[in-house]
Amino acid sequence: MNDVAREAGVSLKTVSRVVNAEPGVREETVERVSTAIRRLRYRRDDIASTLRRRTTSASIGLVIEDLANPFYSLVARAVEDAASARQSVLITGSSEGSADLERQLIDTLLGRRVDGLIVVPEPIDHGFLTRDRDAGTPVVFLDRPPVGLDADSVLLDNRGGARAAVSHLVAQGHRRIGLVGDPASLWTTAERLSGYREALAEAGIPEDPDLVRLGSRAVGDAERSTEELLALPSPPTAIFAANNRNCVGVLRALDARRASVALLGFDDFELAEVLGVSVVSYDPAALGTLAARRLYARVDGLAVPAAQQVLATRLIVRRSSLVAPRA
Amino acid sequence: MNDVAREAGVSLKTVSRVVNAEPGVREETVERVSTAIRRLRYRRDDIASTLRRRTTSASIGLVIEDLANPFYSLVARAVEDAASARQSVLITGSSEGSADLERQLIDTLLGRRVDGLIVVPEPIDHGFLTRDRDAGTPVVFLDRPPVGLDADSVLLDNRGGARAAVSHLVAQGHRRIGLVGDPASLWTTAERLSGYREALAEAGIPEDPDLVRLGSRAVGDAERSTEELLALPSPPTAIFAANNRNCVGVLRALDARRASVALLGFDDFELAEVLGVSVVSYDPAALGTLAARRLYARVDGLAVPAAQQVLATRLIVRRSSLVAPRA
DNA sequence: CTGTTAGCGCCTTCAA
DNA sequence: TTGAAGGCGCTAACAG
Repeated sequence: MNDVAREAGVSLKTVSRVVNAEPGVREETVERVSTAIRRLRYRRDDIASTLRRRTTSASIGLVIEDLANPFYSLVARAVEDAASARQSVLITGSSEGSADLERQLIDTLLGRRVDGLIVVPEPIDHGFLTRDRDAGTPVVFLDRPPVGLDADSVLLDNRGGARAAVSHLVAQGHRRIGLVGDPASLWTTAERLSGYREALAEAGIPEDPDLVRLGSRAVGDAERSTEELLALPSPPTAIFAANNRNCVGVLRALDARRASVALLGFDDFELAEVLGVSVVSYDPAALGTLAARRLYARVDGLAVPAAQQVLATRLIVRRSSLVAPRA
Repeated sequence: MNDVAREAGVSLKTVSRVVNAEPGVREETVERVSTAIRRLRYRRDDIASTLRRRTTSASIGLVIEDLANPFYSLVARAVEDAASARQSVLITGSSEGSADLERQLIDTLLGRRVDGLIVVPEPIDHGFLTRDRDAGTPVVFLDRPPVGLDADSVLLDNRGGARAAVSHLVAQGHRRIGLVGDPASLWTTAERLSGYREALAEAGIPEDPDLVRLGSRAVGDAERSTEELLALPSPPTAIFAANNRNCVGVLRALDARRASVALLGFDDFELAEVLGVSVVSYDPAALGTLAARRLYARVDGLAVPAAQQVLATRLIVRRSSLVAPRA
């Protein structure tokens, strides 16, 4: 910037004004400075700029479980777009479902002065964020509500979606409906389990604990759980996969066994239509977009109380859930 | 940091030493400072740190086409892991296949002083990076080689993979083999087209231009191209989909028409096994890992000439390519 | 082993 | 409309 000032024969401050498009610089001077900037191929140092300003770093942070999971990459892309629209960048971090890693990531991001944070929280107390939040770094929780912190969140109607799904299976005549899902410690899993139970209760079907297989941490786990279900003395005639990872696992297991079992998954996915898999659908990108919108509203000073936004889901019936219960 | 220094009764510099785990501080002093840090919940300001150091910002940039595309999200996750292992963060940007956006993203990242850049380049001259590269910001190109810049790249054996794929289809008796792919301006597409042609030439099959449908920019485009192929007076009996997006499009079209056409896709995908889709396979994460490894080697001062690393592919034959040619 | 001084590149504040 | 001085929070370079 010094070089530019010298080249244009003006002061440092004038260059700064031009670079930031501040008003109050004569047209002719702007020209001269712009020319110098172009000639010298000058580019503002955002690090120095951020240090001085204290207000914005033109970056936001996103902490998710795994960027390679299509659900999260869709969310990340939506958040990236929102950031980009504000001339700002997105820093992502995958927590791998580890609370420690998550804290560490958040700490790193805060140390980089991100303007705000979108977090898919692990089931721990997030009170440690209070101070930074109060100091002006907004936090919006995505997919799961925060614990120990009063903050905005953008969630799905997990319970309603699961309930609709299982009710649909019941309507097809199924009475032994399996559930394959993540650890019950996750809020989403717990909610979807509740929906499953509500649907069963409504139909007067007693719950069989053998049919509920939670605890998946990877696709392979869901595959194994499904095999266990199929090996049961009286196996389920339908399976509800509580999310996209579990659905893939169930699909693999059913395919490998050529098992004729009805299937319904939570989370739509690209090839679900081709595969004919019925799903509880919603738009993952919308979650990201809503979270980012809320975050930026806070960045801009919105001071209303923290709120939950709940996104509705939609049951999409395809072939897989129309498999009739076997005698 | 000032507060910590006061609290611990030492100088600023000593706190800095402790924070950065520099040697040459008495154990007892470290203790005292650490305690003060914890009590005050102090966290180093990475922005200020980066400004002063000039050497590292503990961040790298990744410019890809679309973070929501599973191929890229797998790459991004691998790069993120590599960054994380170096206590550093990843800033991603999606160029959407726009050269302008790509330049803008690169500029933004450079302005943030990233330690290095991994770029999936649009087909334009990247000479504009020369200066920054020479000034010490390494750049590694991924998936496509650079033009106008002598820099490292990590690529796939696109031609060999495509050739093996098409040869396999030929071996099944197919002589009318369609190709559905991205715009020919992309290096990967051009290479895969070359492989397709080599395989045909080798089999003495003249190329029918009607069967080559390039130019897809989205899944829907590939779907339409496939429909056009199927509507041809003498349609192909097999289709080679030149990447994952195109493969999804072809799958959709074939499914909708219940067309019995052999299919083979470049890029493996999660449900390919369940769907029985034959593919040219490789590990997208390996691309990211190799690129990141090379980038960090450069960050660490590696001064050998720029090189290309080419990853091999592997043909995985499943059901879809074993469909016999129709009379 | 510890501290002092200077300055990274920019923007805020204030003055001209 | 422009400029000069000061300082953001930290670390390099040099003392002690």
